[in-house]
Amino acid sequence: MADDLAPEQLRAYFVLMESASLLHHAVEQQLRAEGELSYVQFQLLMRLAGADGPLTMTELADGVVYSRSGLTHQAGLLEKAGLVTRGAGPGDQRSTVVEITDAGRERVAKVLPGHVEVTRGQLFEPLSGKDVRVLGDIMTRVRDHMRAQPPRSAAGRKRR
Amino acid sequence: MADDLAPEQLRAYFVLMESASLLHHAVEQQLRAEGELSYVQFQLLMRLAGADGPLTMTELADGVVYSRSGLTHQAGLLEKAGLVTRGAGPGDQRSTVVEITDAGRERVAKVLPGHVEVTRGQLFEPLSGKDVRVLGDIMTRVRDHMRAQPPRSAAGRKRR
DNA sequence: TATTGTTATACTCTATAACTATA
DNA sequence: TATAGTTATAGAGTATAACAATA
Repeated sequence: MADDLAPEQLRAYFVLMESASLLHHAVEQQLRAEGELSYVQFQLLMRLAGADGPLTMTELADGVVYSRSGLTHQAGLLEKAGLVTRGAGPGDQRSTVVEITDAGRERVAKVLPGHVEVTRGQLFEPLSGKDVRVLGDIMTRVRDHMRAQPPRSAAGRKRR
Repeated sequence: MADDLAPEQLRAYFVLMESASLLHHAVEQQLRAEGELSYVQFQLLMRLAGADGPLTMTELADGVVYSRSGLTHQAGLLEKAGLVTRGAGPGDQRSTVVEITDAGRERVAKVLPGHVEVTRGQLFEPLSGKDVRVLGDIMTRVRDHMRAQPPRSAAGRKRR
């Protein structure tokens, strides 16, 4: 239970953060330039496009956005752009269901080739097939672990 | 040269972005709560703390920030908080050199234990030593590749 | 009472363009 | 002319708290 990280850990942490930042930046630029979308908006559209039917706001938020109001805001922007619709849910009357429109699917289709090109050129080019599998495996474990963790606010960790 | 990614690639890409986002969020919360720092500010302080002496704005910006004005702004905030100083460079008279103060080092020291705790709890707990080495190796290659890439603006990639 | 979602609001971050000063 | 950095400013993203409506 040393109080600091091993050098390999520190190195892995920083390089992960840095490369993720670079990738995020590259991807944001492409989405903005070719489709006037942020990555968050792209994620929301991808989720809706992949879902069988409409999703509730809560289902949609999961893992993409960290506050309710943030999602309300983004969904409002997507709705104003005609890419999604919002309506009353069939079951629980409190819920709002969000559905992707044809224009939304078209926007995804418009943006996707360039997106694939960027991710391939930036992320995958220096990686072998094995690297990709290993990376996917490792990050899947990390993600599942993080999501299983208690919300982990700063409380309870304070020492002074 | 298929126009889409292999399923493993798509999966690796999305899970990388998602886990990086979760990690970034957790880390921002810790830094903000315990040290009133953003991750960018933390990175800048860490660089300055690790450097032998002062760094120029340009050296400091590298890989952390994507616009000159962004760095000017962040450096201004750090200076106002007393964590760094800015002065005229010794050689090139156009340059500004930035140096960390004692208060800046104290702030880093104050924040670091909690930071280590968060990264260990969120990122490293589900990973073996080998995983960490492999992850560091893969992401290092990705980072080096991205940094070697031409700035890669949206121009030249447009199809329609 | 707890949960779903929205609203109002304020704050931070980032980026673009115009500008100064030095090389 | 090109480079280092700042300023002004505008836009986007995000979060908190108060709120309404339903469970």
